[in-house]
Amino acid sequence: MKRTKVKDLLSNGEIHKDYMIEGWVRTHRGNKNVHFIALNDGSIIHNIQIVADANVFEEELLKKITTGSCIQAIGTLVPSQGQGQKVEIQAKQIKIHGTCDPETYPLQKKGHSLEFLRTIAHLRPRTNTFGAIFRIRHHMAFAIHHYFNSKGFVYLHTPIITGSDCEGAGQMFRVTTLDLYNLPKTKDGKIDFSEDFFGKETSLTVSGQLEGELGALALSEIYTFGPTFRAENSNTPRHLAEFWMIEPEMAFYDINDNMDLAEDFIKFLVKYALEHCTDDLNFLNEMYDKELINRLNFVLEHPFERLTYTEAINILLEAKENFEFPVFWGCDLQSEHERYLVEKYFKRPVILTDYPKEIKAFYMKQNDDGKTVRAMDVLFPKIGEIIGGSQREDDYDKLNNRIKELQIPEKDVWWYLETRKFGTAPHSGFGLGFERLILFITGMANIRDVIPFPRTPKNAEF
RNA sequence: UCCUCAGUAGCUCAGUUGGUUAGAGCACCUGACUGUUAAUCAGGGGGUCCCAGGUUCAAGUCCUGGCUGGGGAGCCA
Repeated sequence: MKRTKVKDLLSNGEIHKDYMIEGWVRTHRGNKNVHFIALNDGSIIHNIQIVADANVFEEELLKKITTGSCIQAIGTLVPSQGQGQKVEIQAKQIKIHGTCDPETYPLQKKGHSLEFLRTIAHLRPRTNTFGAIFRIRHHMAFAIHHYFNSKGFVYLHTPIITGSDCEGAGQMFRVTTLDLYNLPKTKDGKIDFSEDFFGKETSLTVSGQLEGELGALALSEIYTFGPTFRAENSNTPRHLAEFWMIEPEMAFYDINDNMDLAEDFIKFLVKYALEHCTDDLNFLNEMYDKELINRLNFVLEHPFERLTYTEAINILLEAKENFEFPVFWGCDLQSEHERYLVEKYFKRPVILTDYPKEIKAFYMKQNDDGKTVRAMDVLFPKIGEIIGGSQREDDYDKLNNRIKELQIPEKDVWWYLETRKFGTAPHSGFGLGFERLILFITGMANIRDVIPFPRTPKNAEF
């Protein structure tokens, strides 16, 4: 007999028909006559209840069915006599795939703290919470590909190992095969990277954007979706050393097209989650954040507020609020400032544009005022900056001058500059932190709880 | 990296001005119960009080250093 997933059984199962199910035992209780086993196979948040007649099954077998054990059951789907569920499986055969010592198994029927579950990341997918989160994460990844594919974007694979450090997005992890205990040295005593695997210094990528632009300037619209790495010593609930990023890059898009895409994209994902992850979202809404679903609907129903950096500074200057960091034109906005705009002033997602060029990256398109660039940051309640992007500088001379001003070595960016020499085009793009999106969608508070195996300073377990 | 709080049973925590044999709830085990829903009831086992020093007649408790975790900030996505 073929296995039926619990999800399919609960949605399409026929009463009085026999099914075979397999999964992990959540709870098992019973008396002299009858035993109840709640089984979960991860296909859906709900369990199926297996009813085992104590006169049919050996006591030795029933004893081995403990929380966490893995079993296969064959039985008849019947209407439940109890209150908690509509249907249940009346067992005819039970086979134990794997026992689970209840004395040492760390997961118990009762709830655990998220902090404790982080220390057992190898087992936490078996909880309702992490089952829900990782199913939602999957659906969001799938929806991202679906969205861009339906718009004719090409999924471009940008390199994980990179030889350039010009994005300046943060400290990078080195990639090397050199013997760290016996490093080859040049005559002047420096490390001789010509002997390294690639013949030069290499690192893990902090962003696929620059390569993404190369793709856009040939394929028109591309997106990347892959892991990125930052060796920053950031100890916060919003940062990971290894995280996933989505970076669309579009030729012939100006900053307004870019904003339209960003807003439409996020709303598509929120809508997709509400439609495809209903059970899991209801669970998270009930257990962790009673405002979650309301907040998701709110984002869906309201346009994002769009304003310039300069307008935002004026609002902040007039705000009757004691900010820890002073506000002035040219300052980089602090979390407290962003939070004031999003959560207190506008009370909705905000897109800020036209930042001072000094606080933004070299590749952003310069405005005619000579002071600002066509940057756009999408700010969300609770999680802050969810998207950062810009129209890119497409003028060879302006880009080249900016690169020289910032003393970026030409050897790192010559190929990037060449696209502005050979058939340059107006183009734009943005980056979305995947885990920050999942934070928003799930209502979780700590980014370590929305990725299966978080990588953070001093922690690479599992 | 900075500020701040915490670390005691498998988990969540209590532990008084430093003082005898360190407690509770849950979990687990045993038993009872004719359909349970985080079942209920009775009983039982379970401790490197984060680590290393120090003060003291005496340290879970006080002091110093370290490690780990939470929250906030910075950097950022």
